[in-house]
Amino acid sequence: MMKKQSYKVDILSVAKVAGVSAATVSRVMNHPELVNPTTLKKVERAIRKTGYVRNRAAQMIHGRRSATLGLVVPTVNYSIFAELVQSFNDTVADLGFTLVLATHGYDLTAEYKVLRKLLEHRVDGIALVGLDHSDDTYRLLASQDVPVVAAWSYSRSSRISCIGSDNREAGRLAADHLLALGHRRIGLVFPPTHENDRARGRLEAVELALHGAGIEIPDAWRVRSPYSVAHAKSVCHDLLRAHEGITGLICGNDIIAQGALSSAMQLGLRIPQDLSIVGIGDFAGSADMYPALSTVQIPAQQIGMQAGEYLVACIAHSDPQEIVRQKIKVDLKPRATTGPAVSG
Amino acid sequence: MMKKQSYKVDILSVAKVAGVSAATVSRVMNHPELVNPTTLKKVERAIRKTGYVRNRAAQMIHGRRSATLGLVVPTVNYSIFAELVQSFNDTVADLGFTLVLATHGYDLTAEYKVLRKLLEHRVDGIALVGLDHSDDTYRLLASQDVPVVAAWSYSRSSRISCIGSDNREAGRLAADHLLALGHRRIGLVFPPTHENDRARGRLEAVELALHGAGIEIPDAWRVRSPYSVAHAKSVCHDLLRAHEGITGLICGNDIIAQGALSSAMQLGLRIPQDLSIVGIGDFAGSADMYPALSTVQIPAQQIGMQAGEYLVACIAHSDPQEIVRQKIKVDLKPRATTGPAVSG
DNA sequence: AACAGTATTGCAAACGTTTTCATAAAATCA
DNA sequence: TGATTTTATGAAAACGTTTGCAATACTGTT
Repeated sequence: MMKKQSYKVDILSVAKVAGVSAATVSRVMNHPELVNPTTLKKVERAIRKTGYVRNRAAQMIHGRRSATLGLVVPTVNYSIFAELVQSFNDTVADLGFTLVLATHGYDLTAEYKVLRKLLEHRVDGIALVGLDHSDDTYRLLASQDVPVVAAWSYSRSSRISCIGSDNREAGRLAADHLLALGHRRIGLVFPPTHENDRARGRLEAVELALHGAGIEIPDAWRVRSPYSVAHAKSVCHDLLRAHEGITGLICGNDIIAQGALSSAMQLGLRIPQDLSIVGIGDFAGSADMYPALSTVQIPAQQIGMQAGEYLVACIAHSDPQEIVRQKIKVDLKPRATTGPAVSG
Repeated sequence: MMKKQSYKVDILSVAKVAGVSAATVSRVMNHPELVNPTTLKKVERAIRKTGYVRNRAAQMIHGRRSATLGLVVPTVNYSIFAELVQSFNDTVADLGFTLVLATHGYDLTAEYKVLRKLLEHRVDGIALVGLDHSDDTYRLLASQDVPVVAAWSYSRSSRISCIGSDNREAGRLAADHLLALGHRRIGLVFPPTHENDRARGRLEAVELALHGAGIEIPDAWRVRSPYSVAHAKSVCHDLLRAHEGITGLICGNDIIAQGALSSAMQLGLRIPQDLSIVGIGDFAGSADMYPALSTVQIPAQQIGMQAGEYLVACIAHSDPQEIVRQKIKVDLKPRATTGPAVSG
């Protein structure tokens, strides 16, 4: 019954078909309680007949909300931010919002550009990952009065609202875990910390904890790897081959840990007897790997949900934007990849 | 230099600051070659000073494109569609489009609803996953004249354009691989195939191949698992415990295979000596697991890229929408989780 | 100096909605 | 029955852009 040739079906064509005015059609869609049941039926039939789909752009131009929310993540590769994206999306979709997604590949200049695009589309709110952003970005956000939240990271002095975990605490937990198990010869596998407050916070805290325990790590035991299983596997392979004394590995996140684990097993190391590995993140699947990955949980799902709820609440109240800072608890999940150090 | 209190900075306020008309400001943004260099500078300064961000909704209402593309995937959990989303996004972002993402959790009724939302936002093109969609969905797509592509699946008789792989072929490759290695006692771990043409095609082809080899599989060896590592691990655990004769497992995708692998190792089975496992998908990370997962590659990255390019091309040409069907080659990746069957 | 041609700009209409206001019809009440 | 309230509807203005057309200001030519 739907028109095949619906070149341009707007509210007016529907009105014509239904024999009413455009205003009435609009009311049917937005305030159905105001229109006579008989007319309502008539109009609804016309809507179905014409295949009318309402034009958000046109209604947005009237000062209405766009009903979209922007989410900017570094990447959607692997499952690093998968749970965050999914739970954020589920949360806001239930509340009537559509997700506009952008990625920047850990490049804050790129982030600024995609942010601008989101603002051009007049998203009703914005969620970013972390607290490292360019000055341009912060300025832009300050100049627009759109609700913003930094997900994933927590800092009590953030310039914008944040809902996330304390990455330093996460790093400390990971380090303390290995220390408590008696490890003293520990390798560090982290991504570049430039423009990445999550990685930086974790690494700094790890170094601090190790230092506090009187441990000095040779530079050769600190290696870089981007968040890629293959890359991490390769650098860990080299590291473990060259420095057999290492009994523990602290990884920047679970993806790196996964690569580390893979390389270790390939080298014939027994986990955790010969080598302990701890990750950070507790991504989907980490608990069900074999051996199950010891890691520090960052409750991505909860963060995504709360970030979504926060933005929607801001929008609903048109609040005078008070900065909110919410710390989501991190939690050590000791599993099968860590065990007592055997004295070397 | 940016206004803090930018209540409503529209093209007119910029015009006022620059001392020109709104038309000129518009031209600066859209056809800078038409405006006098001096004026251009003046206007650009005013834009910066006011912190103006152009309103896509308002320009869209003029028949211009929204510069957004809709992507509907079942889920963003795990890395199932991660590569697809990422490469689609990268491709279209480079071409000036912003991604509007929606998920439906493998529920085609939900899919229809999110699709409507995307159309309300007047996305310039739409990419869906697979070819199973509700009649409502197909009708809606036919009634709007927006470019559409079904990514991931290929069928020579699809109702809409498709760019993807032949899932039957993928299933056949997986089955033939185990058969060639001499396996005859094979377990099948697949998700529900209702409303999921990818899973259905794979499973049907697997059953056909096994049947063709004269193998009858007891019903107890066919188990269901959603695409979740934890769930797959649990059902595989039960399956492998109850039926020790099984020498090979064909999994609906790599996520299930990951769970299967984990459960098998936990049970102390040697891979591949005691049990061979083959997945489908070759997700990011599958090659770098330990042991490396044997699987059938579905080139997600290529699919995402080509789907993006196809949509953008449609939009650019405003073509009379000829249906395009592109088959992306699947490829068996025999790795470490499969080996010759030992006669039981 | 008059003219034609070109470059630059502004005016105003248009896009598809929502919403205020006014009006007409119906229902209620005395 | 007439007055009053309630309900249902339409006309038109408004939103922030883009763009066709007209107007003006230059340029160069004779």
